[in-house]
Amino acid sequence: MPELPEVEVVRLGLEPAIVGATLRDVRVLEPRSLKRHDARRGDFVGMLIGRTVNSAQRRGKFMWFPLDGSGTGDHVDALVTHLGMSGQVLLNTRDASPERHLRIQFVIEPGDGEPLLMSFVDQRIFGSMAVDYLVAVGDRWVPSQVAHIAPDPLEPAFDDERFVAAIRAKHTGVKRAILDQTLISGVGNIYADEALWASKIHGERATERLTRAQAESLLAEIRVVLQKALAEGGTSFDEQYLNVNGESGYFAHSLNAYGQTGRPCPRCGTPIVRKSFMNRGSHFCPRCQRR
DNA sequence: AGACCAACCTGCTGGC
DNA sequence: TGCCAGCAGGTTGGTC
Repeated sequence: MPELPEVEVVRLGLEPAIVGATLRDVRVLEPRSLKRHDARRGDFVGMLIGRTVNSAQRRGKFMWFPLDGSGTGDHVDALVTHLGMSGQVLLNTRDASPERHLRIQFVIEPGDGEPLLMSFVDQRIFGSMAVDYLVAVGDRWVPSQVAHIAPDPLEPAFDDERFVAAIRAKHTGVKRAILDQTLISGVGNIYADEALWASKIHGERATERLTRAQAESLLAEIRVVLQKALAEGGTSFDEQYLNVNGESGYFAHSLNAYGQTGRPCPRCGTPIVRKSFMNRGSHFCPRCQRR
């Protein structure tokens, strides 16, 4: 579910509560939600109890919380979170009843104020949490399991020139390319369809046939749609995406292509088409977006 | 090396 | 009413 804007909404919501807070209790109700955790480095719960959170970071769809105190050896450890398709992180007071798909729950004690419950809720268990160590990549420290992905287009480290050259050097379809997190991170199925619509590019267009101007335009539209969605609190279709307070985002009202099958293209009126491709739905205007 | 797809999960909807 | 196919916002590991 959650793409960059949704993850950023969650990160922004967690930041004031969790930075400076100490993890006082951790309960793992669903061990499969730890699939990203490398148990050879230590027990997930044991590595977290008593640790204090230093900051709230994100790259693409990964979010992590560096911890103070010595990590394993010379490493700085972080609590890493990926929401997968249906993950949420919710903040509640301690008297709240457990959520339907509660997988991991923390009691966090802020520097000042009452302890809170931080709940990792995930229907499909594609998301997960882990304790991982930070490694230096370019100008940032990121968890080792995040080192392979590219910067996202909203961070300063993103290199526009490198992106334009790299996508044009690939031999694949444009939509595939922008969903490739090692080329550009943070874009998922919704915002891929929206950015392609905005830049009038068919998702199956060959990347090697993209002109430099088209690649630049596509990148610009990716940034626009991600920023606009972020400003509107992300995209919610149902209860599967909520912010830390359990509230929906509003960007679903602004979608031009994704999920708009049969509705008129806002630009030319031609009905939006849905086509199954790479095992997921792709939505586009057959008139504005030619192969 | 790079491209591609199956697998990992649960739950809801729509057609018969 | 019941059953089943199809679909859902993502990443990974393996094969070619």
